[in-house]
Amino acid sequence: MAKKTSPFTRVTLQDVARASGFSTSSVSIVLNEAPLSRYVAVDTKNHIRKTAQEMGYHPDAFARSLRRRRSDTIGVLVFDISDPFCISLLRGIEHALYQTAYLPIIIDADNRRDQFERYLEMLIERRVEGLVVVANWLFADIDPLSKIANNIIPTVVVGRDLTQNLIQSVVVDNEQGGFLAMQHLHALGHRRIAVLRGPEEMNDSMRRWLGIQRFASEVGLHLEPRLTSQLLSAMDPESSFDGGLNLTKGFIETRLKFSAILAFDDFTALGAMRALWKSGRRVPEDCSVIGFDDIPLASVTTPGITTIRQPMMDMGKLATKLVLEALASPKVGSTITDLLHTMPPELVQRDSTRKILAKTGRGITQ
Amino acid sequence: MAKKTSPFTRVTLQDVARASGFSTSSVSIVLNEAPLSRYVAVDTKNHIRKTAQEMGYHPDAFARSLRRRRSDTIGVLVFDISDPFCISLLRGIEHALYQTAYLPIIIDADNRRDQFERYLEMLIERRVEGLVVVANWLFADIDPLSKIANNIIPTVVVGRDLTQNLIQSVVVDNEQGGFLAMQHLHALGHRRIAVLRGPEEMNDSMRRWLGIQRFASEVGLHLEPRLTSQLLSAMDPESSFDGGLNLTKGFIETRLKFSAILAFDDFTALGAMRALWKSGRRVPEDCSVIGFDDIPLASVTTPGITTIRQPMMDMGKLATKLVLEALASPKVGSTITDLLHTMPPELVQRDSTRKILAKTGRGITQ
DNA sequence: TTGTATGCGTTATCAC
DNA sequence: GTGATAACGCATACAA
Repeated sequence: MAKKTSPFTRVTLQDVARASGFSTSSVSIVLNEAPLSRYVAVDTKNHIRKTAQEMGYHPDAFARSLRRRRSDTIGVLVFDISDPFCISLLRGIEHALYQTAYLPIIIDADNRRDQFERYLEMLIERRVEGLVVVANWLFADIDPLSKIANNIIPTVVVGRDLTQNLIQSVVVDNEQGGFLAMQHLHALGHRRIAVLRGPEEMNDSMRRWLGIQRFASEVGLHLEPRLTSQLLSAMDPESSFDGGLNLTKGFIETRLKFSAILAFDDFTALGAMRALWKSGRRVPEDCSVIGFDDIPLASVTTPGITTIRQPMMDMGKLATKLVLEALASPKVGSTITDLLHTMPPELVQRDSTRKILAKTGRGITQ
Repeated sequence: MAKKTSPFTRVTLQDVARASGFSTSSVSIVLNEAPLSRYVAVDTKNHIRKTAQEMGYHPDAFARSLRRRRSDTIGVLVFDISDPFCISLLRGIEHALYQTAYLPIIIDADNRRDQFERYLEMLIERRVEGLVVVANWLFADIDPLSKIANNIIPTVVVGRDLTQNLIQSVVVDNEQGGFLAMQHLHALGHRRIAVLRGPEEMNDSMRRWLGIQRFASEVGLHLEPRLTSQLLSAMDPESSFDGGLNLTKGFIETRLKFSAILAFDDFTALGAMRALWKSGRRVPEDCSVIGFDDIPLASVTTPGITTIRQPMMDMGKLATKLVLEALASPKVGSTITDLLHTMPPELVQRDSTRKILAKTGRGITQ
């Protein structure tokens, strides 16, 4: 019964013009409420609007963008959307965009480099006016980004420091985060603290470790090397669960005493908690665990995970704001300074950490 | 130093033509590897490709789509991307699309109805050729979808049964899922089982409950009404954590015995576990808990959550396949039968359920 | 083998 | 107040 089903066999401006008995220009002017529509007779306007409505007219975004020379679109390229970390970021981006005329186009690279490049290209061809890249996890070498995107499209990376590639970056203050985590455990009386560091290749990892060391040296705390392990580099965020699990098992096997574990991120913390549980230890009674990120699930596990929160919403918002600003003021040779934007982390206390019971930081051993 | 920064001030086919000394058509033919390019001299081809490369030519998707009358795009409208349930679905969709010429455009309605409608319109204007709607959570009334999308664009909904609106739907067999969950608990020896039902408005909720009842009556198991509660309808998935928490608290306050809880979904299960923990009960030693969905975090909590898995990847793939099929064979009056596509759920055993210790299904009370 | 001309659906500039 | 008409960048039928 219905006609052709193709999305393209559809009513155009011309059709509306013919049907309404006016010219395409008049129809266009009216439907867009262009300045000139002020001079169009009210009856005409109503008539045109009505026929357009009745015919189910939808402007063709392609034709429009081609003509207007703008897409009203911001590309959001996510490296791995399965990382819970991303979601709040996305929400922040969306919120920042909601009030504007721009629409986000979200693309997930599915943790694959080739996809990432392909989609990046695709976004450029779609003439996105700005680009927010959510680069949560590893991808060491982002040539495509620095080569293609920058100097063509205002681009901001969030979740990773790419200022070396001269790309504006929004990141949490990782060093401060490490510092806070350590400070929290220390304040609870913990002295024998095991540390699960992030993979070597990650910049985040190093900076958090610096913060940890800084606090330790400030209070004269000894960090036992045998209770400090480093996650292997891996290709996806969830693998740090296994990492946390296995490395914690290793800690336990040393039979060294420790009363707390400082984990690289929340997944690592989850892995650590699993390992402790398997060995018959309870969290937080026998061992405290602190994570990093504050991914959504950190609040719904039992016990809830104490963690260092990255203000992901705000990071997403800021990144978007920066893109919008660049769009508004197309100054060309933007200063290379103030390329890095750092946001403060925040301690979120839940139930996975608690005051140590015994006196001098005595912890568990087996 | 750089020229203008607008994404639109960029090298066009004409530019390449001029620079290479050939006509736009030759350049177009060569760059698209059109059939006619067979007859183009190799030297010409190389020359054109080289100059295009050097000039950093990227075809304009708008102009191209306008001309070709197709967008090569599938719209993916997600009602609430913060629901972990969505992510695997998205991955399934992406995978099904990867081998094709279509690109997914993901849009998140942020759990808001107005956004949903706005974005739906936007996708239509962008001339998406097909539409996959990820309708995980409540939104009772999807007029916009049934009115606009269907009969214009091949549309498939996944995660919710909208066949009443004559929209193809892909859902898990909820009744079978409820049945399996009950069967599992029963097989472990549980007889006093508390049930946390989903919100009344959700179709899923009712069907799972039917499955639960079916199993119960098959084995002659009594379901104590005071140990059966229903989540309030709510606007987002994570609220079921609080629901599970509070309703379980209620169960405990009845002082009735129960040895297991069957939760509506994994978040509800998480809430139940928290409530049990707060009252000093351990999972699974004192009470077993089974969830539904198998969201990613179900495997990383401690204990891991036994749950009924929805094959989300496959559901996403199937939904996409259906859209692609509709696209390939534009038969108009598709049969109203076979609108509903049901996928089998699967029991995933982890550590939150275990064999009951005491003899006759004796459970805990306090 | 390569070039010319036309139109996709819009918007914007001008003329009536 | 309204209507012709020319682009936007590309792909293609047709001419050379």
